[in-house]
Amino acid sequence: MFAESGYHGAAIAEIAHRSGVTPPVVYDHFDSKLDLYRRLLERTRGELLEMWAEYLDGSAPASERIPAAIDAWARYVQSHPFAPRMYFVETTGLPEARAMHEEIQGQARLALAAILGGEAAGLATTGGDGEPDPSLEMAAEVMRAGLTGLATWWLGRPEVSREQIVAIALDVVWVGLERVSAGERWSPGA
Amino acid sequence: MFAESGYHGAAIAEIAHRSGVTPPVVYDHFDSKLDLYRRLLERTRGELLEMWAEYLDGSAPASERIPAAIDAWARYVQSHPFAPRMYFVETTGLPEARAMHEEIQGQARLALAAILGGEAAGLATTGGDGEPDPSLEMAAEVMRAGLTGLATWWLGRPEVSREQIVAIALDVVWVGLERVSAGERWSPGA
DNA sequence: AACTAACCTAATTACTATTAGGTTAGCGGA
DNA sequence: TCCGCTAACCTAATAGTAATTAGGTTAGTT
Repeated sequence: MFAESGYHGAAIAEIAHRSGVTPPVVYDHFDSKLDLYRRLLERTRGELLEMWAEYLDGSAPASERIPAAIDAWARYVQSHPFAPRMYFVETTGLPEARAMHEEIQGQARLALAAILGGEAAGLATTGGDGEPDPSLEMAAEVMRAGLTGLATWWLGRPEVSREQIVAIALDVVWVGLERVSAGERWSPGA
Repeated sequence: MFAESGYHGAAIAEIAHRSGVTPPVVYDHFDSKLDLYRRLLERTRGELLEMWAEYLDGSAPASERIPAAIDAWARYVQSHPFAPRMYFVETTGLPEARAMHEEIQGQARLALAAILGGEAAGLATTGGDGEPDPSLEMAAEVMRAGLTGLATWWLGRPEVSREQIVAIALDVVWVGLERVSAGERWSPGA
């Protein structure tokens, strides 16, 4: 319901109704609407991290690990169609909810930047453990937002196969990698 | 304020206050909050269309027109920092507001798909005037969402120059073109 | 028999869009 | 000069919505 209608649009009364109970029961289980929202986000985050853990630091070469990770992501989206909207997109609820989303999006961006930086043979990384190179971060953000948009678009076109989605998504990642590898030309100070 | 706080988060009382008036004055000028919202969206749409008209159907080659259009887009974002959030992103307000955004995003996606299809020497287009090829549409959606994400990210990093943003954005467009036609790249430095 | 989990109906509270009704100031015409 | 007319503004309701809580019932469990 949060994915369908946004934070404000999802009313406790209707959440309770669709669960077959009344509002006070919701409050027997959650401190507040925001608490419910936070727990849903955290559950999703946990599932995604658990799912990706095996792909992201395995010993297989990137040419196998990355397609496997993308495919796992597409499977997750397929089996959790609310996730792209609620987990990846929403940024307009309460200030607290927005802060959670900005944190999540930032984590995703940094993870992608680390992957790009690591896979790109060490090019264009500055600090090592701190802030990534801005151009890496920009490339990562384009990837993140692009993949999120693709997943959201997919919701409205369920007839599109997962293979097609994965193919496009992989192109985004490959070209991103290629771009970073070739990319000193737009590094700051160059 | 809609960009800052979302549709629900922007209260008429505060909108009026920041304008130096009281709520009834807002209703002297707009039928409702939704009407105000719609007019803001339509103004932005008009400005963008007017701005792009000269680039999109000119006679210059794509290698000049597309960078010029992207640069114009970046200038618009720079001078209207609220635009990426309110115009391109928000999807969680009232159902009517969501419908407006979905329409706008759909128009942008179709426009990008048409550009990709047209510039890609006619490859992969099916109908001509109706629905584009799904793979074209997917590539367009990745571009649209990626550019939107990049613009939104830029809001938090105003120290990044427009040139850097344009360079990345151009590569994104190149990704789409590459994907569709494997055409020759015209990114800077090539 | 005490305890707890799960559930209910019926307030309560707070917020916020919207409107009612009225005041003031400028302005064109009789 | 005086008279409507209108634009822009105000204070003070109104009204609907929605989160949250008060207080209590029932059924199972130790």
